[in-house]
Parts: sequence; C-alpha cells; structure tokens
Amino acid sequence: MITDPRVFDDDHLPRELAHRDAEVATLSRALEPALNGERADDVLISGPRGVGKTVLVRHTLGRLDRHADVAHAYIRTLGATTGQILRPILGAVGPTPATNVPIEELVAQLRDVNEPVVAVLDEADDLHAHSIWDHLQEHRAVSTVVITHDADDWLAAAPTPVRDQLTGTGVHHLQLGRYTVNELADILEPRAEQGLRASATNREQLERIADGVAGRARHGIQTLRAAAELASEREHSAIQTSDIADAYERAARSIRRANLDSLPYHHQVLYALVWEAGKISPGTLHDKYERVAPDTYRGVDVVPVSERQRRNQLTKLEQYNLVERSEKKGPIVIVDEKVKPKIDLQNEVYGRN
DNA sequence: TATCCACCGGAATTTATGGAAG
DNA sequence: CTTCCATAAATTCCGGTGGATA
Repeated sequence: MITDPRVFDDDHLPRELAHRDAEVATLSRALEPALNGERADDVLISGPRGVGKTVLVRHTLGRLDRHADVAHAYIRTLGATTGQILRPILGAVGPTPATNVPIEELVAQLRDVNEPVVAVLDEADDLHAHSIWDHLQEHRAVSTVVITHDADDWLAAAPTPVRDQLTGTGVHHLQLGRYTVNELADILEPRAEQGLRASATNREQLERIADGVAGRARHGIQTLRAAAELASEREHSAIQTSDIADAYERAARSIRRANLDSLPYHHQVLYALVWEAGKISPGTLHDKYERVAPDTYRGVDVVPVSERQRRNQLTKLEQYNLVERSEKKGPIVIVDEKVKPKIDLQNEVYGRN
C-alpha cells in the first residue's frame, strides 16, 4: 500500500507549497534584501500546531537559495540557552564556535558580523523574555524570523524593546490559519500519489480526512499514512472508510510514541511509573521512583535524578502530550494508556518482570 | 481566620562534559 | 596525556501558593 514512506515524514518538503502563495511571497519579500547584502526585515509568524509554519520558512529559504545563498540559521529555541542560539547564528557565516568559547566572545563575534544572516527562531513561545534579545536587537546584519503559536500573546508578554523591534515599520506579520477541507485535500493529494500505490485512495477520502483533522496539515498527513497502514494490515486492496475512521487514533498515537521515543532515559522511567499507575499523585510518584530507581538504573549509563529535576522532566512529558494534569495540584494522569513505556521497571522486592 | 502540608518552580550553587592548549 | 576552563546539566535551597483542616 505504501510505496514511499518518506513523503509522510514530518520533515518532508513537498515540491510545491500549496495554498500558501501569499505567505511565501510576503516572506520572500521580507528576506529579499539579504540577496543584495543588506539586512533582511524581521518577521513574526504565528499559527496553531501543524499548519506549516516551519515548512513555510524552510521552503521559502530553499527557494531563495536557488538565486543566491542567504546565510541562515534554523534554531529550535525551546529551552535553549544563549550560547545554543548564538553558536548556530555564527556558524551560518563562519565556523561554528566550540561549546567552550565564552558567551562574551560569541557576542563580540556577533558584533563583527557584517553580511546578512537570517536567524529563524522556531518554537519561540517562551523566548520573548530571553536574554538573547540583548544581542539580537537592532543588529545591523542579523535579522530574525520568530515562529510562535500566538503573536498577540507573544508580543503582550515581551519586554518593550523586543515588542518594539517586532512591531516596528518594515516588520512582517504572518498569521497562518488552518486549512480548509479543500485546501488540505489538495495538500494530501500529491502525497497520496507519490507515497501510495495507484488508486489506493480517492479525493472524497482525502476530504474526509481533511475534515476530520480540522485543517491541520501535519495531522492530516499522519492520518493518511495511518489509514494506509491499517488498510494493508487488513488486506484491503484500497483504503476504506473504516480504515480512515480508525486512522485518527492511530495517527495521534504514533505522534505520541515518536515523542516518547525521542526522550532520554529519566523521562522513560517517569513515564513508565505514571503508565503503570494510570493516575498518580506527585508524592507517591516520587516515592515509587526512589524505590524502583536502584534496580531500574542498574547497568544503565545514567544515574537516578533528584526530585527537582524530575519535576522538570514531568513538565516535558506534559508538553509532549504524554501525560496530563487536570488541575493545578491534581494527580498526574496518563494520556493514552496504549502508548506503552519503552522500558520495564525493575524492583527486586516486587520482582516485576 | 490561622495554620499546616504537599507541591511548585525560580535562583544560586555544584558537578559533568568536552574542546583546546601545553 | 594532562590540565585548564568554558558551557550545560543537575542539585540544593527556599519562598510562595493553594487546598485542607481546626
């Protein structure tokens, strides 16, 4: 059923970016000065998850690169330190500085940058108050493309100078909305053509999927993939309505699983504990962790972490939508019990597993 | 209302990590 | 190889919060 799985990957760039012509044009215009050696305009991009904010930027930068190289750095800024943001920016115009060169030195190097660099600051929701702005503000050559979920919230929470920079004249704001059913079906169509066996699906089904995912392209693409997988498991010669009906859940689950897989060992242990309980108060969670830790970490190259650090890791699990908390002080609840933990908890007293 | 308790999360401080120089 | 020294990661410390209880 699936002939080319790559077209369903999150980082797959389609040849044509359907239904974003206006946005591509605006972004191109903003970055154009860089082609002539001048500083590009700043851009603030906002929109809900999965509507193609990152893809828009990657696509547009790629297009510009065909005319002339635009030095750019793409940085996922969620939780990034000043050094982790500065280094790739400098790396865009020269060698990437080593991790042990002082921030002071990085800042000095940044001041000496004269050719235009576009710094794409993705996942910038919490970046408004970051000290990185002390160095990026009003830079003669380095411009920014800030990607966030809600532009108004972001600007409202930003310190005045940052807000001024991102609302001044010549700054471009792009608000990406959800796709309509037709638009999203147009996006799914070429993927089906390239990634699936011929006549595995049809327009009506693609529209059904587009409708079911409320205009979010990433979900739509993952749902199409899941529907195809289900169809082949069930030995259907083509995707059927029942496959689509079950695909939403599978798609959501595979996204969660991928999230879980990307996390390090500590998170796996915590997830396993919450999963086992289904629902657990922070206090008992920590107790169990301590009880299980000596055996669960045996033979692993990492060592159990403190309670404070576990709190950080639990928020990460929450951000990744693996675990949730209904009220502020409420218990921690597993989001999808069918997403099984990657590791087994070991405890010699109870002898699990 | 006053007090206790469990928990949260910011900030200071310590430890781990890994390039670079000797 | 060892030492040095920077960042990054983790721990320690602690004030604050909100809910429960008397």
